[in-house]
Amino acid sequence: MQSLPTDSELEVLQILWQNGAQTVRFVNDKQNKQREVGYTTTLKTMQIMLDKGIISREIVERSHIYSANVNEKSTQAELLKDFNKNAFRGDTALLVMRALGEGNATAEELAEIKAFIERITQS
Amino acid sequence: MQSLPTDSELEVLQILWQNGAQTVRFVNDKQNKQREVGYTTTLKTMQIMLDKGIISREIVERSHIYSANVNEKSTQAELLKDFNKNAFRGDTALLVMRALGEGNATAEELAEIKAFIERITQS
DNA sequence: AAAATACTACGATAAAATTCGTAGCCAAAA
DNA sequence: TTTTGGCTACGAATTTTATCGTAGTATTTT
Repeated sequence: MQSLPTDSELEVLQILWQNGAQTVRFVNDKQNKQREVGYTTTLKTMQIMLDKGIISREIVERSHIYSANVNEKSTQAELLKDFNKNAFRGDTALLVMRALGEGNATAEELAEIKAFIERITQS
Repeated sequence: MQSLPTDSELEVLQILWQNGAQTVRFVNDKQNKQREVGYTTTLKTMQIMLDKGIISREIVERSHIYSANVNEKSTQAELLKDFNKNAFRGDTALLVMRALGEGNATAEELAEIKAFIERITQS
């Protein structure tokens, strides 16, 4: 059974999803563009993820390269399902309207989503 | 500064939002319809929430009645913003499409959301 | 070969969240 | 008035998450 990633783990996953397999150093550097994080902090998090099987690693030219074992789309879908249950009692339509309301989305985004709805209601 | 409720706290808030001001006993009973939770567990959570100012209480006929100090809509909006940042790198349109895709929404919900988008793009 | 450099491993600590046991209080029942 | 039932207060233990210090190992440089 695969449990959901924690926030720190998700931060690492985002970086791996965006940049492909990378070293701890690379991930840590990326994180430090947003906030200060010690190298060993990132390392430890990634070792825990390795333990859990969320990521795997391979040694290339004496350096450890880590890659995500979980897919971005399905992970997001699971996180979303969980969040929807906790915060919106499972009411997807309410969640979506909250997400789009109060100027949270640009006109382009709204148009994109409308097109998306039209597309999936066709079939 | 009001911080976001934890998962346990959110569970309590949901019950108060749905049912109005209630006793610890009431909240605990509701929780036990979903999963087993000790009475003192619920009590402790609610006392912490009281400390934090998330809820407040009033003594009526010798029993303690707790009510939510935070509004459902704005709390959901804050939770959503945070979640969107962590799980979707702030990409609201992506979040919404994930929420609606893969048969997560019924035809009625999709229609409702489409109408909602049309409504807010008017003004 | 010694020193410097650049990693990873491991263990410890800290902080936050979750859970519950025990004790105490008060009012109603016996 | 003693007992019982139902509730709250308080403190503690546990678990989970997050963070980092120190030590070890290997490679490159001198």
